[in-house]
This record gives sequence, structure tokens and C-alpha cells, in this order.
Amino acid sequence: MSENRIRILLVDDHAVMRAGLANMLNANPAFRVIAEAGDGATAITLFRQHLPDVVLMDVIMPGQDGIQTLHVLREHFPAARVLMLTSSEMEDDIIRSIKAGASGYITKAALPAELAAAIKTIHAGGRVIGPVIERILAQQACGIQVTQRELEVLALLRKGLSNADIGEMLDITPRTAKAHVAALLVKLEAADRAEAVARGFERGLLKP
Amino acid sequence: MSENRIRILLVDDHAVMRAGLANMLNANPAFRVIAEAGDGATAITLFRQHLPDVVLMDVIMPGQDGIQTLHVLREHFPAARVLMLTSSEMEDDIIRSIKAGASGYITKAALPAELAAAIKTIHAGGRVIGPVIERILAQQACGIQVTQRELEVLALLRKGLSNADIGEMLDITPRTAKAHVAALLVKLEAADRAEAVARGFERGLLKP
DNA sequence: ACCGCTATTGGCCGAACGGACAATACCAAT
DNA sequence: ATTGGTATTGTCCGTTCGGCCAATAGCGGT
Repeated sequence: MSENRIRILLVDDHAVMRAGLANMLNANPAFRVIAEAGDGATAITLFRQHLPDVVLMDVIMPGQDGIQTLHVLREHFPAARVLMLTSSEMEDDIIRSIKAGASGYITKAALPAELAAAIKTIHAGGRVIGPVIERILAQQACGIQVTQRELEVLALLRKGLSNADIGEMLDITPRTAKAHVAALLVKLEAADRAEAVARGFERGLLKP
Repeated sequence: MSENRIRILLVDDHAVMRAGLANMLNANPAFRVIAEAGDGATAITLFRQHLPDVVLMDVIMPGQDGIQTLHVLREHFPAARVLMLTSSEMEDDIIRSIKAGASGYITKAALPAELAAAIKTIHAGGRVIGPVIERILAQQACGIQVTQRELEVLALLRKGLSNADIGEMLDITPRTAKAHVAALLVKLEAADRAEAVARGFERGLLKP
């Protein structure tokens, strides 16, 4: 009968969380955790070995994070069904996860029953977007998005670099660096570079 | 026989995590989860009702966070044994937890066996500090600490306020605000207010 | 081919920043 | 009582910032 169970691969750097999830899911006759990974590379390997029905993936992981892993995974296995399960509600993480081909995104604050339902939906080929997530997606859709270049500049702002320094780092004139900073201030609705950095952290554009 | 089990109160806003932990701990004959709380207020109430041997508390919670809850709990029940179990490795959270009277602090990246051992140690009256945590505490001990006033200023820097604005908000001259900012730059080893904000987030002085 | 977005660069200017030097007042600890 | 840390305030000055004007080049989509 266990052949009918939904075979799950857990990916989370928190061993406690993995163990807890495994216990919980295995207690449900509909599921069976067939493998666990503590990092992205292991996740890829285990997926190849076990070809699970659904992957439960944490976004935040040291080294290769969940979204990067998701990218690699979908390259090799476009049909892979991945449910991002995370404590992070960073807008950017959500957007990037969906873009990277996640079948769903729910937070760890979800009730176990919701998680179970989500896994079943994913397995059936559906998509799962939590209520909080939907709201964020909606407001992001109409919002302006930060370009790759601006993201690089933001990362340098975080390090306390001046426009001149940024220009040197990116091999552009200080004037151009200034233009990027100005664009960031507008897009992030920040009064100065300090607030821009703060907004960067709030939006998940910058990681602690 | 269940009378000999260590009675545990779980406090975590993530239902999935609670369920997982409960499953895992209850599978161990040494433990018994006797109650779960999803927020600080509930945690206090449940503690009073059940008087658990050990409290497993998450630091990050919406509303009253784990550290605030810990404060309140220790006021009413100075003998309460609390193990902070969190994914956060923010220096400031750790320092404040220990100061608030936590008996231990370990991350969710710990192995289940480590968690079990930690709970037993706590229950026996000992203290548990993870290896990563110890390192952070050590470097913090010799490091300079940010004052309350500077913390207020940092919070305003984050909002993009100028020295003049900060002065108005705190009812001090712009010059004094500038002095606090200067102190922050030195203590946080930041080149400008933008980097100071970044360091604030990295150290957990600022929350997303 | 044309349009929109991005990246790039320039000059000008007032306001803000950050460093350096120095001083006073308060409070807690020794 | 003296010491040390914190908070407070001051002036001077060179550097940097951020806003405003405008322009060119490239790239992808209609």
C-alpha cells in the first residue's frame, strides 16, 4: 500500500526541522519521506537517485540556497514538483521562487493540515500560493522592479562605498554609479542610501 | 511511567515546526510535550496552567517575541527553565536571551540528538550554549556595545532621516544626533550611515 | 522601423555628511 | 572623591550626496 504514498524529498538545513517534518509527514498515511537533504548539492543528488513525487524545499540555506537549487533542479528535471516551505516572507524570495518554477510557496506558519493539502495539490499538478503570498505578489506585480545592475550597486551601498568607489568596483564613471543610486532611491522609496539599504533588507534583496 | 518524562512546553509561531517538534520529542520516551503555544501571551498562560519542566522557545515571533516572553516568564517564574531554539543567529538576540535568563540557546540546525541532550541538560539544571553561539558570545564580550540612545538613532537612520531630522525626533540638537551617528560608525565599523544600517541588520540590532 | 527600457555619461549646485578639535553635565562605580 | 562612561553641545572644513537639467547607445518586443 505504501506504493500509493506520495514520495517526498525534504530539503532544509535545519536538522530539527527535517526530523520534525519527517515525523509529521510519515505519520500521515498519504505521505512518505523517502530522503532528506541538508544542503542544495545533496538535494540534487538525492533527487536523481530517488525521483521523488514532491520536493519540500527551504529557501534559506547556507551556501547554495533553495532558489539556486530550484533553478538547477528544474534544469535537469523540468517536471520536478517543488513546494517552497519557508519561514521567510521576503518578497524577493517569493517572486524568484515562482519564477524559478516552484509549484507552490507556503510559510512554516501554515497549519499542518494546510501543508498536507498543499502537498497533495502539488502532487496532482496544481499550484499552491498562500494568502499572505498572494497579497505580496499582487502588490509586486504593479510595483517597479530593481534591475540586476541596481542590485549590484545596492550590495556595494551596503558595504559603505561612495559613488566613486562603486564606479571603480563596477568599472563605470562615478556619475553612472550615482545614476544607479538615484534609481534605487526612487524604486525603493528611500530618502537616502541608508534607507535604501534598509529597504533592501526588508525586501530580501539583501541577506543578513 | 510517563510521570518520569520531562514535561515540555513548545513555543513557536510556526505550526509546522511545533507539530514536527512535538512528533519528534514525543517519539522519545524521555520527553513529553504537554502543551504548545503559537505566541508569547499563550505561552505565559499555558506555563501557569501546566508548569512544564522545560520550555522550548523560538526567538522570532510576531507581536511579543521570544525574548520579551522570556522576560515576562522569568519575572513570574524565576525558576523556569527555558531553552531558546531558533533559526536566528543574530548576535543581539543571543546576548539578550542569555541576559533575560535563558538556560540555553541552540539553533534549529542542531541535530535532533543534540536537542534531546540539551533538553536533558537544561532539565538537570545545567546550561547549554552551542559552539557557534559560544564564538559569537566571545567576540561580543571584548567588543564595544551599542548604547540605548545609539540604538534609537540607528532606528531613525534606517528610516532615512538626516541628522537634523533625528535631532527633532529625539528632541536634541542636530549636533548631538551627529555625535551619536559618529559613535555608531565607529562601533559598527561602518564607513557611512548606509553601512551602519547594514551592520545593524547583520547584528540583529534591526529587524526586517 | 519604431518604441520602451536600461545602461551609460556630462555639468551645476545647494544641502548634508563625516572628521577633527574641544567642552560641560550627569550618573554609577570604586 | 575620583574615575569612567554616556549624553550633550559647539565650530570649522573639505568631501560627498542627491536633485535637476539633458544626451547617447544598445537591446528586445510590436
